[in-house]
Amino acid sequence: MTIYVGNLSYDVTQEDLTAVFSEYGTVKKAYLPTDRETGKLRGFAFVDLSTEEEEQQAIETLDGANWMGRDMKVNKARPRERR
DNA sequence: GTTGAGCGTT
Repeated sequence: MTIYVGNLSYDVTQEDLTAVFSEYGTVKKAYLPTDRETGKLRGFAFVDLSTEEEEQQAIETLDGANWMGRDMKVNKARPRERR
């Protein structure tokens, strides 16, 4: 399972994500997509923890939490199919 | 500032 993190500050880095989610489990992957044309961050991210329990815990705890000045959205990610 | 890519037409 992958976690979707939306409404992020554009100052957030992969290191920041990893640091925060590491409090709830082992971060296997932290990905910050950038706009394909402008190269700028898109304001959301994807994080993979090692177990679903950890991810569920991270979602429950971090969803709606104020981080870097923004109330981030955290929930289970959708498959990467849309465009 | 809200769901990742690139290739290239299921």
